[in-house]
Amino acid sequence: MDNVTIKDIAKALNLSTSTVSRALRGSYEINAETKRLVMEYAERLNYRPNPIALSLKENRSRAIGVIVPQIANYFFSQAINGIEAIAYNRGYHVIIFQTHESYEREVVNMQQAVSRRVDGLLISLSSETSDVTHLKELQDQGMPVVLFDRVSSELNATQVVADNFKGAFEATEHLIWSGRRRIAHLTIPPFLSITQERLAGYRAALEKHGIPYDENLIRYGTFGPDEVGPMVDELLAQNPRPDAFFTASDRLAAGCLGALQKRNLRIPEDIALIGFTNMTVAELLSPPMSTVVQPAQEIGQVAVERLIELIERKQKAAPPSVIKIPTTLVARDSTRTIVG
Amino acid sequence: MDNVTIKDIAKALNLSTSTVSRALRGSYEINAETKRLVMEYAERLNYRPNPIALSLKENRSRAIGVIVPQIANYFFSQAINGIEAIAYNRGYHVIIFQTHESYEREVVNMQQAVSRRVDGLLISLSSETSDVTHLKELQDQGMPVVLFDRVSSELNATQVVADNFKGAFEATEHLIWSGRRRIAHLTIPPFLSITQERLAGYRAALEKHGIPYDENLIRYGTFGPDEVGPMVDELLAQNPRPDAFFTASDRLAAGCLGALQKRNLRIPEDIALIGFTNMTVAELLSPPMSTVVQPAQEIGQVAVERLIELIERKQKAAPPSVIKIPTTLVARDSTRTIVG
DNA sequence: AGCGCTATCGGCAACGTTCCCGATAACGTT
DNA sequence: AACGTTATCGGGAACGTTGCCGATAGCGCT
Repeated sequence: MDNVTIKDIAKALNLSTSTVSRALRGSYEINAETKRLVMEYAERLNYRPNPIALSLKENRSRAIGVIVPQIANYFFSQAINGIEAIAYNRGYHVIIFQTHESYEREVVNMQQAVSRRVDGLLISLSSETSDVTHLKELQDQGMPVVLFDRVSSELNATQVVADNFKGAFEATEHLIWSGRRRIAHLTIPPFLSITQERLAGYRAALEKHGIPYDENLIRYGTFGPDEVGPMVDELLAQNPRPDAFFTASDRLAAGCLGALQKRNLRIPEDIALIGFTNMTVAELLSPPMSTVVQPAQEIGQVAVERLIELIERKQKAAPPSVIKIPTTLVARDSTRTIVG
Repeated sequence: MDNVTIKDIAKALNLSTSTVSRALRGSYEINAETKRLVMEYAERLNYRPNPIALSLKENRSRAIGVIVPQIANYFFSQAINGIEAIAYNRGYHVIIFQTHESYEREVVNMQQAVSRRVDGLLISLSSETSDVTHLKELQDQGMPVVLFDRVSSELNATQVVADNFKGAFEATEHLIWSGRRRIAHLTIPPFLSITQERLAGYRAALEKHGIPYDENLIRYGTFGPDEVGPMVDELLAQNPRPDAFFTASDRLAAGCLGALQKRNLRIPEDIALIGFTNMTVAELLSPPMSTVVQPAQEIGQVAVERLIELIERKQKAAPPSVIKIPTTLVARDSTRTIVG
């Protein structure tokens, strides 16, 4: 193995470990000649300081934990991409945890991250998580925490999210402008802050255009398997039938498209469809799907930057705040205006 | 912070650290009553053993490094999903590294992982990597290594891949059966083993059906930005024009579809299209795209299982081997037979 | 009484590193 | 000549944990 330690160098050069240590970090109180000797020998043996020993001594690990519901998800994989890139440049490593949308798993992951002594934690809440006391306790213990995307307003922590209100407002208004009036909203569990914000944006757009808000047009998903079909059926059974679907996630958008196709409904003629999503292939879908694009990578980057700031100047860092990253509406064929 | 140590418990209970340590792991040589006392006190203070101290002592970190070109990629995000799930159950954590298809970055990442003292390494080669001596040295140092997907035949290590030959063979034969004879192949850099295997499968299918192999129909991508368009143009400029495209990756498949649509070519009437891909939305594309599905998650799972086996019974583990996971061909509209 | 045994516990070293405190010798200063 | 300074280095503790080697007391046996 690659087990060159400072002791090996000290023994070989007939020096003390202290001297070797100081020589390696270029201390002024070491003779230049000695330094050279140590440096060269270390170089030759390919010496690498043991970060585990360092961690034990300095009580920090130079690792940050990232807890997400699912890696295999357009949004999260892009966010992690951004996180890893920044963390890498700042000398931090990224340890990944998946909750699989389970509250229990989230708590366990959190504890594991703590006992791993990560320097900070980046979390996107599981859809089951309605109670955030485990995160409050974490904060009370002094662990730097930044939430992203799936955040909670009950927590006094830095949070990085897309501008969900504005995105939803624009999506809804876009549907209204394109002639739709009975707009259904398929969304994710209601206690998530992003759900509430999007719903608020949706309602605000309806209100602005004098369209009454109808609770029956709202459906909350639970990230269960094959749940989209039944939700779509319920909505389609209503009278009058909705003429547009606005969905709140990648999964729902794709699921909806598939479900509508299977039921032989034409998009956008029978029903218009727009979703919050990060699918790079949205343009290639049948039909090309209008989307509200969340800058997933940027959200990840901003979140990890804030976290590192929190880690490195713990006391005198910026106070907790909610950072909103603007979304972009991309209109495609799935929300085309139907004449007649 | 959460800094309860074994010493704190020892001091509070007026015991030695050794006794506390043994009590906590239920050693037989500790009085039942003492054990109870220690256990209860530890529970009450929420004691968690410090894994860093453990790592230092046992010279292992219970962490595995995963080096991939890109996280935000259908295949890799699903593979990591499988990896994390298994690793979690076996008590290992997953540290992620991205090479961004850069050889240099791959080497640096590898060194970082080593100096982090990961217990083992899971690697999928960058497209720039033609030389694998850095991995050979790694193996010589005794580091357990398993390659997946982007592997190299020059390395005597366990490798987990999709059955690329068979998948490519079936895809090509499928195109031939559907009436195509001039089948272009867009693929990834030629020194990657998966490229060679897929090319071999493609050639074997052509040969079986008496179709001559034409080098001009092969195009090698480099993962550069916007490279698909020019490649497609070159292929389309040929006389006679290809009547089918067979692509070797997610990126190429989606890029190809977009490029062909932009050039107003009808799929499958003018050109058939099938790709190796893990896009879950392939069915929803326009047209629904035929694919050779690689079981990405399973590849990740098998790879990490082999790696952990290698880690835990280092000497007496299964010898290096190449494990092929079967692919599945899903025929959709993009390769429909055109009559007339 | 002397012996060995068991049950129960403590001391110490070690993992690799850094840092605080000394130690030593060669100087220059008074 | 006695002292302070400077340059250069070593010793040892500490981070949290485990494991080896003892240490002690109580017990039964000869």
